[in-house]
Amino acid sequence: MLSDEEYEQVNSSRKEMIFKRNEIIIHEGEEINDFMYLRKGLVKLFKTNSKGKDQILSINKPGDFINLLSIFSNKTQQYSVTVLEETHVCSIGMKTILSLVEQNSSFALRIMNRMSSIADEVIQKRFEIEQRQVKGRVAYMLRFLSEQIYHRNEFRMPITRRELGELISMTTENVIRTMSEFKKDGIIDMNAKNVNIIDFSRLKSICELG
Amino acid sequence: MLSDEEYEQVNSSRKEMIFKRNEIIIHEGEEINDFMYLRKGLVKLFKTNSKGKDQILSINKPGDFINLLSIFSNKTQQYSVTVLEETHVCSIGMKTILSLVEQNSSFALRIMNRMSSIADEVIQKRFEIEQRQVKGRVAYMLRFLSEQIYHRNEFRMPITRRELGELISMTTENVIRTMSEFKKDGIIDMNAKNVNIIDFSRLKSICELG
DNA sequence: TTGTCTTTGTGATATTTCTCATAAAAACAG
DNA sequence: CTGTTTTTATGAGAAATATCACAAAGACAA
Repeated sequence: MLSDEEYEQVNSSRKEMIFKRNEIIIHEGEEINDFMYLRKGLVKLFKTNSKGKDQILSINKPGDFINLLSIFSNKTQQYSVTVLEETHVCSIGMKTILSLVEQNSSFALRIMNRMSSIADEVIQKRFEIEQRQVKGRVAYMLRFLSEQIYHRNEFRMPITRRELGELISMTTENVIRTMSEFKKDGIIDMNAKNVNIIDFSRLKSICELG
Repeated sequence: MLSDEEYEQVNSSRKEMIFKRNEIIIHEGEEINDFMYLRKGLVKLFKTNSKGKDQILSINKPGDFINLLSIFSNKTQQYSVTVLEETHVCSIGMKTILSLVEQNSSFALRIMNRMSSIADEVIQKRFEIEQRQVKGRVAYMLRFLSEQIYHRNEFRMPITRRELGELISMTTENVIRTMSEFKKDGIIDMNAKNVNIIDFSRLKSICELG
């Protein structure tokens, strides 16, 4: 989509950074200077509310633009981003992005397209979560991790139970209890962070029904 | 932002339509052919979920772009839009918008800017609602109607209690009970659709605390 | 106007979710 | 390795919310 010259322009302003688990990539409120793109790893986007509780907006994976939704309207970041699994971030200066938008209209359209689908997806996910109760929400997130992130039935939970609660607007205890129940019912097997989905079809039906 | 010629281009493809209460402007799933902009009136954006229940995303007022978030990624509308109060909609063909984006980069940037702030605002509002319980949610919405829509303490509710429930993810009965309680406590006065916020500071503190 | 359907309203009860307390296991820092 | 903090875990009771049932008021169409 970019000409050789444009590509060179991007390449020269591109910085690659590596972050370890728990490191903070973006602080909510910080000035936005770069367009950031996840090359490898896993991060969470969250906001701390007025009562000091975190609310997690999303878990993001390679290929995701981690600040695209705020970047064109706000001078400051709207969400904090921290690392769940070692992450490589690619960042491109805002000036470069802006000048590409000016020069190359199909680039501009492509950006709009991505903004549009990210927004739709985030809103859709919030709706999906809101219409369920705890069991359905936990099942939904386990499916998400299994199907969208790890592409297998067995994986290591990248987030704590508390964080899972922050993601689905539930208390930590409730999340723990629900997962224990899934284990007791033979739907999943788990010890500590390791989860193995044994009965996927039952998990799916819990996710769909409630 | 537009040249005379561009302005002419927009003007010639612009259609203005008037809708009465309860009429449907957009059907979820419909093909997107136009960029739509609210000139006058009030509408609701919603989705019907797999269980047949509606979830309302937002109430929109003059000046709002009612399908901006989906328009650049989806061939089909992601939300339905119906009329709450007689509404004038201005619609501009997608082809015109696309050619303007190609011709005029500051127009493109302006569109991105709006998309970005709409997305941030929608997500922020969902978070605000999710972190509260019923009383806080109802108080939040009453404040929203009073402060953002009608700009006065007394107004006629544009939505039913059921719809208010669909907006804040609560049952109809719970919404009704909460409003009755606000009335009993002297925070609001109301009969049927008419609401008058008597004790705004108490409403505000309920909204902020919970 | 009359009859029908929707909305508002209230009570009783069931269910879900939260809170608080407490303990063991795991992760982490020095 | 050791002490400290965080996370996982479970129980009991409280609080919030949903469900069901039903009635009155209001909106609406014939």
